[in-house]
Amino acid sequence: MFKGVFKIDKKIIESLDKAGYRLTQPRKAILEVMKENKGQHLTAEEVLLAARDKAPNIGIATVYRCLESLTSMDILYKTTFDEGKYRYELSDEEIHRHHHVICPACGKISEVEEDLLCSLEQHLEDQGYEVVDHHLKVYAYCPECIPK
Amino acid sequence: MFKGVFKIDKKIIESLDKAGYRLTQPRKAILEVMKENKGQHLTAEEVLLAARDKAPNIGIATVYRCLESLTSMDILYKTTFDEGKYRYELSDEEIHRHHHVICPACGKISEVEEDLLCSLEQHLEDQGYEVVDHHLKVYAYCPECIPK
DNA sequence: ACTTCATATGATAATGATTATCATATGGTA
DNA sequence: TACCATATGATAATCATTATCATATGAAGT
Repeated sequence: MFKGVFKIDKKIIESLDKAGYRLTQPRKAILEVMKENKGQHLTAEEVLLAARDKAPNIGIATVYRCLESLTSMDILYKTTFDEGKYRYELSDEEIHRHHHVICPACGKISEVEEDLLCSLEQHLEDQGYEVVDHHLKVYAYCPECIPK
Repeated sequence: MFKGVFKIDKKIIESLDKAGYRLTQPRKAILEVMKENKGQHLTAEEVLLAARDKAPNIGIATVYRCLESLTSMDILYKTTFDEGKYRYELSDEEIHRHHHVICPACGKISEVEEDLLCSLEQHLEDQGYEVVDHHLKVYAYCPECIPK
C-alpha cells in the first residue's frame, strides 16, 4: 500500500490501490487540485495550470490520462456544457449533484441539490430564475443489454 | 419571398425569409435531409454524406454553417452524447423531446416523450430499463440576467 | 537502503471536429 | 436581366483530445 501522508481522502487512496494504480506525483497533484476545487467544473487545461503549482513538470497528456482513469473509477465526474470541451468535478457520494443550471446570458453554472426532478423548474422559478430550456439524459441499460 | 415548390414546411421557409436567409441549394438539401431523418440525431458528417445526394458539390464548411444558423433559429436542436462531437435533429414543436435515454452498453439512443420529469425513471424501469445515471441541464436565466 | 520492472510520465506528433479565410458563385430584388 | 449582398466550396487554421515512444519512477521484494 502507499506510504506517506497525503491531503487526499483515504477512501480515494484505497480505490486507486485496489485498481492497481500507483499514487504518483502527478496524480497526487491532480487529486489535490480537484479536492481544492470541489464543486467547480474544471477543464483539463485548468487542471493543468493548477497542478503545475504542485508538480511543475506535469504535462497535458498526463492530465488527460489521469482525469480519464479517475473518471472511470467514479472518483471524478465528466460532463460538458456544450462548449466543445469536457469539464471534470470531484464526485460527491452524499449528494446526487448532476443537475446543472446554466444561465444563457452569463454562462454561470449552478448546481441543484435535488434528487427529485419533480417541480424542479418551479423551484427554480421561485428562486427568480427564468427557465428557457432543459436537457435530460438518462443513462439506462435497455432491456436487451441489462447485465446479468 | 422564395419561389418554387419545396419539400420543406412553409413555416420553416417563412422563418428563413424573415431572418434574411436565402434559400440556397445547400440549405434546401440540408433541410430535406433533416426532414427525411426526423427523430434521428445526425452528425455534421452524416448530414454532409446524405446531402451530397441532393447537392453533390456541397462542402463540410457549408454544412457546419448551415446547421449552426438553423440551430440559432430553433429549426434544429443541437445536442451531444459525449462522443466528442455534436448531433442535430429537427425540432418538434408539438412534442417536447429533449429527454434522451442512452444505453451504456449498446449506445442506443431513445427519446422519451414526456413533459413531466416526475416518475420518469420509474416509467423507464417499468419498461424494462435499468437506470444507472442521469444528467439534467436546465437552461435558465439567473435572477441577475433576466432580459427585461 | 538497493534493485527490479511494470506502470506512468512528458514531449511531441497525430487525429478529429469545428471554425476562419477568401476568392468565386448565386439568390432574390429592382 | 443586372446587381450586389450573402452564401459557397476549398482549404488552411484552430482547438481539444489521443497516440506514440523513449525515459523515469513507484511499490514490492531483497
